Amino acid sequence: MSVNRSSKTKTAIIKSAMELFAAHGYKGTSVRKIASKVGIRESALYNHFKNKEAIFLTVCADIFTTPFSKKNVQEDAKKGKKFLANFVVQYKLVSFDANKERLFRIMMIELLQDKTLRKNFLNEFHHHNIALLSEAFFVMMQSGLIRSSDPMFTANEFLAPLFYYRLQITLLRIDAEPTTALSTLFEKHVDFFWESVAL
Amino acid sequence: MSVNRSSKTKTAIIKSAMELFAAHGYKGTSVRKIASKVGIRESALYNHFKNKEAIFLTVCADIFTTPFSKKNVQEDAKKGKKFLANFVVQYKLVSFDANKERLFRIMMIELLQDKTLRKNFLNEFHHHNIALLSEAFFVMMQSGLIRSSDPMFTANEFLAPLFYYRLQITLLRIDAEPTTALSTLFEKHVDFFWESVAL
DNA sequence: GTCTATAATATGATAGAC
DNA sequence: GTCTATCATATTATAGAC
Repeated sequence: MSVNRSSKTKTAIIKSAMELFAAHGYKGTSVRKIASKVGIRESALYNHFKNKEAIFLTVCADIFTTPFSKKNVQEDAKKGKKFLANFVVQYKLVSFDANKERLFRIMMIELLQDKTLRKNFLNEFHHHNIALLSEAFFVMMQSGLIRSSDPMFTANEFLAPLFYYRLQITLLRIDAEPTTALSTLFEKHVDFFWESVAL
Repeated sequence: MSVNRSSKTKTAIIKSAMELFAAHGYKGTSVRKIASKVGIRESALYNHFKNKEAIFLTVCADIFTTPFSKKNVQEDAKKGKKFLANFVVQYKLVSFDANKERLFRIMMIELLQDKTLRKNFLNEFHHHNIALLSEAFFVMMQSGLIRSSDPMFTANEFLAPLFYYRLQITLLRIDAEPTTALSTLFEKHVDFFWESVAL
């Protein structure tokens, strides 16, 4: 129902555009090339989108959608290491999801060129996760699960390696190189981190 | 001596080009804009560089120059935490160096679009540091300074936050926002990390 | 070494027939 | 909704005068 005949082309445009933006960035992707990849003429493309930027914004719509919700953090955090392991499982799934990976690539390319994207990255991507993890670590400290320290700093130290590993996975996958060695780093990170903070 | 009248313009071109590439990437920077920023015409620019790519490559020449040498690692690593603190001081200096920052921005923009840059990043930027740190951690384990584990994994866990903090500093500085809060993370990272690995 | 002039091509976007 | 045709502009790059 949501994809009728009229929006079929629109969906195809979004798909092709996303691949091109992920590979060559916004400036490196021309409307011509998008249309060509879809199999239509540029002019036909303008029946579905006002302009190039509108295509880009539609492609990027879900770029900061996150599986990490603050719901039940107060309760879940009491599980300690289990909570962290679960967080990392989600993070890993996102890292290896083909669609999320394309959006991640676009984000990384445009992050340093687009102020709005940069603001959203810091808010939705970084601060959101830091706030969630800070709250969790605070609970763990109060519950005597981990040694007391600055919860926000602890959150940073926990999150940073995940991002770095994700970036490396992304880089390797662009060139279709194996990522098996990196795959295990996520679980090892939880073990290593827990050993260093647990009481 | 190294900057005579003839290479003065060339130096100005490199400087202007670096700023533009750092702000708008390779595709977002036109030869016109570089020339305009220098104060000459595009055609004059071609007296100093064969083409746009040659300008870019010259700008990027020192992009992977690193202050971290493997020299004396075997000896220095025996200092334990002091070695790590010193490594981080160097890393922090690089992170806040204006010129290095511009090159870092260019690197991050092009990393996902340029295969050669990607390869060099993984080799010169990542593997180089991981190899150096792995060697150091191996020595520390042998010397009984830290608990035994996989030295390469330990190196990853130590390096990853530094990169993440550097990226954030870079993002904030683009918008001229304060980085004082981030500045202290480097030292706190050393303390936190050492506490978690020390015997 | 810089300028003006110019060329060839690519790009974002629109008008109007079908 | 797609096509052909067209446009204005931007782009990389070269030729030749000074």
